Amino acid sequence: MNEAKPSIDLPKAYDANTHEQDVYARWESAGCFVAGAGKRDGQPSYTIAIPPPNVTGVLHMGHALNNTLQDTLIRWKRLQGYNTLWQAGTDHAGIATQSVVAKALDIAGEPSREKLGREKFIERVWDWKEQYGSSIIKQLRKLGSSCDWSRERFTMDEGLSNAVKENFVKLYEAGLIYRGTRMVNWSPALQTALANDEVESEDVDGHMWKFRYELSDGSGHIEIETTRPETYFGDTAVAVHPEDERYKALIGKTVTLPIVGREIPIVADDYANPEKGTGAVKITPAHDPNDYELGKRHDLELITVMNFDGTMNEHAAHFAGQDRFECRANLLKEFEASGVLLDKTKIKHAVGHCYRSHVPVEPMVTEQWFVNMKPLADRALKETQEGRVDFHPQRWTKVYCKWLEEVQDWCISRQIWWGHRLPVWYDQDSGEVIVSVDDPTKDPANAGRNLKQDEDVLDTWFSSALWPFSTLGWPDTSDPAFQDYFPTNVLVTDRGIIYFWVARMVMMSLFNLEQRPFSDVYIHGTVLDKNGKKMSKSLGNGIDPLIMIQGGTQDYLGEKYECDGFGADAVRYTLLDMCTEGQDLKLSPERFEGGRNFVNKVFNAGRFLLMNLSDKPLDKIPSLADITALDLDFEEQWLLDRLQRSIQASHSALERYRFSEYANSAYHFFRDDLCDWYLEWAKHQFQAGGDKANVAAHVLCYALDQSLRLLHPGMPFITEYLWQQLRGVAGSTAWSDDTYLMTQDWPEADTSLIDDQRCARMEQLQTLVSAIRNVRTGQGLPDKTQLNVLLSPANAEEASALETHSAFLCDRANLESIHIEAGQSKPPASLSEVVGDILIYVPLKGLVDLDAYRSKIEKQIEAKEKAAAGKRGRLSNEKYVNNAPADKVQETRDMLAADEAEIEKLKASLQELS
RNA sequence: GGGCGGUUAGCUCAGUUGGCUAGAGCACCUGCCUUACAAGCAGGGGGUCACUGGUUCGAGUCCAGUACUGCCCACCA
Repeated sequence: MNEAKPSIDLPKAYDANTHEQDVYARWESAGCFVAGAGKRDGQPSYTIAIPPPNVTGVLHMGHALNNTLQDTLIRWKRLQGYNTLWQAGTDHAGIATQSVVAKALDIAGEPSREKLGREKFIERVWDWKEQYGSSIIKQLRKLGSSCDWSRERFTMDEGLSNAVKENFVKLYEAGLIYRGTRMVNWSPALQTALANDEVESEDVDGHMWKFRYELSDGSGHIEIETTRPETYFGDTAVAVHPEDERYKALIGKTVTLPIVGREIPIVADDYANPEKGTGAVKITPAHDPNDYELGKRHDLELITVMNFDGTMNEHAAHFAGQDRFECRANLLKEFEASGVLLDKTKIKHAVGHCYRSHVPVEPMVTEQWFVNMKPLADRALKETQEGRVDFHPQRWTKVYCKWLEEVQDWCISRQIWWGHRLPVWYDQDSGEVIVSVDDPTKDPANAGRNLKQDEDVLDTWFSSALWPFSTLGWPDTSDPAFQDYFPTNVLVTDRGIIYFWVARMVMMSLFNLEQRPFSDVYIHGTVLDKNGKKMSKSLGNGIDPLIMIQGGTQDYLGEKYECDGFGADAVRYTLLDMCTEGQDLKLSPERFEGGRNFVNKVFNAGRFLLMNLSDKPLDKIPSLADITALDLDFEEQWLLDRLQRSIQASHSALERYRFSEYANSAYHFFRDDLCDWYLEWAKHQFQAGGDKANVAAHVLCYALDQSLRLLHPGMPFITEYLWQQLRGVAGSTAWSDDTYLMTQDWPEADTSLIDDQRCARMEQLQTLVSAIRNVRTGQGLPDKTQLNVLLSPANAEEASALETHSAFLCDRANLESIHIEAGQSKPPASLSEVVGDILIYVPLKGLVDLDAYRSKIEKQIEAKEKAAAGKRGRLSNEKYVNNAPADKVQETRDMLAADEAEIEKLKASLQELS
């Protein structure tokens, strides 16, 4: 019979890299990733839209975590027969990509972006995207991501670009998009406007300079302080508080600015804070948001003193053409010489920096397009308040809602080239503004009109905001994908983009579709290095997940770390194991060894079974019904019981997004219950042969099959690989019939198999085994030494109950013989142990180490006494006895009695020693 | 300046509605190359739960405060 079985010749150590690529390719060619793969009738859909990585991206640990979680969820649901879709794709990432390509051109010595011109440059970006843009997608595959790649989208695809236009026009027609001249954050490095949240506040060392402005009438001077001297060229007033006695008399007078000699008024405004600085403040309406507002109130002139690249313009006298910081330095020299500069003090202050180029932003007054966010935010708020968009962990709800409540208008126009062009045309003659999805210049009705499209492109987040529905065919809501998979179920992301992205998706979805884009938002922790610092390229503390997966050498915190490659399963499992609710993940490369070891353990358990099944014919992988129909021993019933509990715990953990709990529950069942106890016992059964061996083989096969299913969402490759091998020895052929574990059924717990008494009994047996093993080790005896043991339980009933487990005890504790009888007395030359109310006697010829034994018992007594004392104290406290629930009090009494009985037994055995 | 986390074993973290001797993994110690696995097995040591006070019969858990630490937000005189 075993000739028909494939020979099992697996290596002792699992090498992930020899299998993962192959398994992935098989899944893909069998269509396992395609939307709806493995779906079963009656099951609803389950959709996750991937947070689209930037096309310029490479996989880092943050992605590895983020995608592991999504893949775990989607595989879990797929196993349950849901109609799943994990929507994949990438983001065009306007600014980032434009910068990367511009830099690449520069390095290659090719013509610059400016020289190429818009059209040619954009062609180059597309070329670049085609060539390099898919690298992160390839890397996500290595991780095992089961996205439907046939549906992969890109935010600049035709369909998604249409969605962007549609959205823009709808918002415009609803009066929620407007064009206006406003003060915006300007990045001189990128030469574009930025949204408020694209500005990062950074604490920098700076100075506070005190200037002396002379009154124009020569009657004195006024002192002001500033951190930005170079903006003085744009000063159009000095403001003081109307009630400030020091300056009341000066209101209405003018001062003359040094060098340029321009006269500016001293105005009274509540904005001036008498407590701050000198109480008098220079007003530069064109370069400061507060000053801008004040300028409007006082009808002040707007003098922009800088060019878009951050150099000074013609208003800056002989400093024109200098960079703003160069100008600052030079200007201060002159002011110092001329006595305008009175004082300078060092300060630390927050300065807004561009989140991409990291240069200080410059407030500039320009004409831009904005979204009026208030109405959209109000609607989004309602959705969360009414419980239709839930955050996990819940505390993020507050953070999210607060932002929505305080939302400011969103500047959406960017002065770059790579992105969605605004669907806005201007009639050069009449000045008419045309906002339209269709290009009006293509419309014959407009023939002869001089129409010009707006030069600007939209903020990248404008298209990302549509991701959960633009990828499903919107605005065509009759698209089958949209019908099946919208709204999506969960968004898995990092806290860093709650405002940028999560909030905007909710707003746009509600605006366009009157529906939430997802019901749950899971915010996972951030990946940190082992010192608790966020991993980043500049710090050199990043761990490269690809090196952890495939092997290689990397620098980590100044050290070389060499890795053979642990495989994707190990990396995934490690991340899941560490992903506790809302907690950041402190990672070091060594950490992944644990995951690798567990994967190897799974592999070897499989290997053991395969080796043993090859001569025990199974016509199929048994079902639970097949197993329960067998004549099961206590150990087998216990294993099934434990399995049901693990299934319950794993399922419940995933339902609550407790990934670490899931990983742990599956781990402990597999390692402790299955491998350490049952599998070891099964060896004994195999040796016995006959029915015992047959039952054990069936049970092991069933338990392994169920375990592999349970582990599959977390470690897909090894589980699929082993499961196929298992089929190979159980009536089928590995990798045949396009049958894959990944589209089988998720285990369902049968609670009728759960019995607390049975588990308590097994626990007792395990404790007895440990205690006996402990006697052996305590005496320095080799593990091989077989012992003869007497067990003396409390009564005859217990004795006969234990008697039924004597074979198990003998095997697991390595005993030559066991005699179980109540009321036995200690034989001479023996050691004793106490487990609950059972006395264990181990006769030994020539005690090896009496002192060790004595001190061990003393220690046990001490610990028990301590525990008993606590209970006695509690019970002697009237308030406890009277106030605590009766059953608790009784429980304490029972436990105390047990403690005291055990102490007595321990003391007796101690006495017997002397 | 506001808001939100964190502080439990050497390290990384669990710890349900307050109630058995506070757990796991790694590291450490001891013994084993036992025919699935030394990436393993068996046994073991290790904790004033940051601090102070309060509530309670009882606090790692609830309340108040303190310290340290991290993150987010805030109009840069």
